[in-house]
Amino acid sequence: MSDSHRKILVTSALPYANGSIHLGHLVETVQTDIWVRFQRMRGHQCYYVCADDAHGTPIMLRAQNEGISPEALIEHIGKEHRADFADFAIAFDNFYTTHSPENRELSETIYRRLRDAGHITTRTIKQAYDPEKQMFLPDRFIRGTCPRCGAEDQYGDSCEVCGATYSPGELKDPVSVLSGVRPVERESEHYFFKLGDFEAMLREWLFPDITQTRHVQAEVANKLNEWFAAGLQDWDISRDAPYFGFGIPDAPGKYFYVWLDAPIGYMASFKQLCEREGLEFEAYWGKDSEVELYHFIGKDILNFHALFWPAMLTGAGFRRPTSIFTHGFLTINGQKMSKSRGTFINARTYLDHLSPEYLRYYFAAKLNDRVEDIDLNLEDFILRVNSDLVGKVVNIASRCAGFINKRFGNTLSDSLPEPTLYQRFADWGNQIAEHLERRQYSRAMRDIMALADDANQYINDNAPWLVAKEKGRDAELHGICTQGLNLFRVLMIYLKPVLPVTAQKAEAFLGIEPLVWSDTDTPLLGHAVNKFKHMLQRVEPQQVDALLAASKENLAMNETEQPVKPTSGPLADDPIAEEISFNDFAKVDLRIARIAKAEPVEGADKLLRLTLDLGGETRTVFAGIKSAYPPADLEGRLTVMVANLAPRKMRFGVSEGMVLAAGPGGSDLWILAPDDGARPGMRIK
RNA sequence: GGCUAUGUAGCUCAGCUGGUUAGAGCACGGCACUCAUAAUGCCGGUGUCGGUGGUUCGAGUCCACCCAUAGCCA
Repeated sequence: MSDSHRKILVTSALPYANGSIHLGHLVETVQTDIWVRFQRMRGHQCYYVCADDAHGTPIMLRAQNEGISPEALIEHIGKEHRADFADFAIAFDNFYTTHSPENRELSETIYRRLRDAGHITTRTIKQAYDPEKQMFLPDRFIRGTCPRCGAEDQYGDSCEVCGATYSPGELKDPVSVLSGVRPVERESEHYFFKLGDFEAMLREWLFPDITQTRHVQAEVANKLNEWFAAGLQDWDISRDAPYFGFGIPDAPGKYFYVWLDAPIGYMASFKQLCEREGLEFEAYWGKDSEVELYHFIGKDILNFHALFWPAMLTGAGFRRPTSIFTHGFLTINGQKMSKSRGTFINARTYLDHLSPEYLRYYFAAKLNDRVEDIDLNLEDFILRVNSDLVGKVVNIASRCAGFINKRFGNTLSDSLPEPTLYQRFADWGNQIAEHLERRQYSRAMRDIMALADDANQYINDNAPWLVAKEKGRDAELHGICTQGLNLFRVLMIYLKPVLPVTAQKAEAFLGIEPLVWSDTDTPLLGHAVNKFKHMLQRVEPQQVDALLAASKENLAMNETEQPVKPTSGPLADDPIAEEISFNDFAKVDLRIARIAKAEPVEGADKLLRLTLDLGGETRTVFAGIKSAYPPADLEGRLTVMVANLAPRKMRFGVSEGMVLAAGPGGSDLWILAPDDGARPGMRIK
């Protein structure tokens, strides 16, 4: 990589124009933005483009539901997305939409070139069709019973209970999510991209020998290897009307599948930038372009970017990306973001409560160049931001500024008392830059914080507050504080890609031009600074609590919009509980039990003491079903019990489990009974 | 189900090609200091390195299997 003056084009994955930006999106845009800002500070030319992904069935249907055109919907969402990113200080050069004239033209061009080179084929396929809605159904819009494990209400392509994948045709009792009717199978001609034509190119590109540069991370290549092992198949790139997207040239009623034109949206967004700023599109995307091109993406969309996309580009005579940088997902407090826990946090909700700088730093402190997931632990978030940013970094300026303001007329001294210490700080720049370049942000942040510790130690060792009290030591005091502020300035240079807003405040305080990386070369001396103002407030736990509460409220608002809620009946009185995983369920050990004995409990109005036979073991269980069942009716019956419930001491003895019953209570209670053939001790699963 | 990853102190994470008593920050305890947004400095304890087997003179590091978590399966 020639380092003198690089030309770089960077993208983040396109957010779907069907919902709001949330913290998961921001892991990626923050990661990309830090990298872009870093490159610019190093003096390289680095453009950063993105767009909304505006096509596809979900957007078409949502617009229908809202009674507006898809164009109006994506326009509205686009505005919201732009504002969210802008407020997180994401420094896009252009943020566009895939529903643009540029994208239509480029998509058609690429398609025509692929077709003319023989890389497109057609085939008639059978697909589920909703006869009432009169449209073909994507797999996600069909639900039914899993053909393997029998779990009900599963998606048309995979079962969330047993993990099986299958085609919608295999689903038992399939139902269209849109109309509730059973889909029929219907034939349709589809257009396919012959991915296999590019096998040799892709193999070489993805699995280069050690002398060549890697285009994807090692673990990504491992993962993609699977596709070659299975044999590259044709990729279905067409969808039938009605569809919101671009029509396929010379193919009436056929549209490009949203994933065909989405990555082309990177090009289209850049094209708009070219037109605005007079850049030469071909120099960036032409076959022999030497500009560096990087796509930052999440691990879920790897195949589109690392297989289909380079193949499409190659087949259409464009350049391939230099590298694809894949990152993991965001969990919050160790778990998937959850609407009911209030951890499905939208960008806007976050901004209403907290500064974006906190989150940018926290992500930076955790991000690396691997595909690992990162966790936002909210308790850790508060401690870390307060300790690192406020307690360590900003504090350095705060400790020195007062003396400079009060004693030296806001002017720094003409020399440093410890030039070697300053030089050591400046020398770390190479190491930190290398970490940032390689996207090992967590290492960079660790190094920076270690330096911040050193700076605080320097101030402690030199105790300016003592020197200030002694007559005739003004020059010494002046030097110590100037040294401290210069160390702070170096740290702000290193942190500026991560904390652009704080860096700006530091620049305002120091009275200097925007910092660039090479500013570490020379310390700031004999220079007039401004009065010190706080650059960053501490995070208060209450702010985080409020954020979670607000996220829950958002959920409540969304739920009331859904008309399907029952207004009477059991579900209205007692709504279905929060979703659990299969593993949660598997923890409950349910067993068939024979009620060997049922007897009233002296002194208890509602309880029966049941002696349960588990086929080898007996349990005593107290059940509150006296008003519904005379004991004699129960003896000999089979029922269902929770066998691994922790024993519970009651006034009348220890209850070693629980029998299952339904109903509101009183005499309206019905215990469960298994079908004929079940025997005591059998597990229910 | 297959595949790719991940699982190390209370929390968040480092541990390169296997090699002496497993590290950092935060949290916690003690001391010092008061310039600073109660911030800072010094000292201190803390771990069957997810589990079970195996390879090896030696394994957190390699192999097998198992468990848990995440994503993908055109």
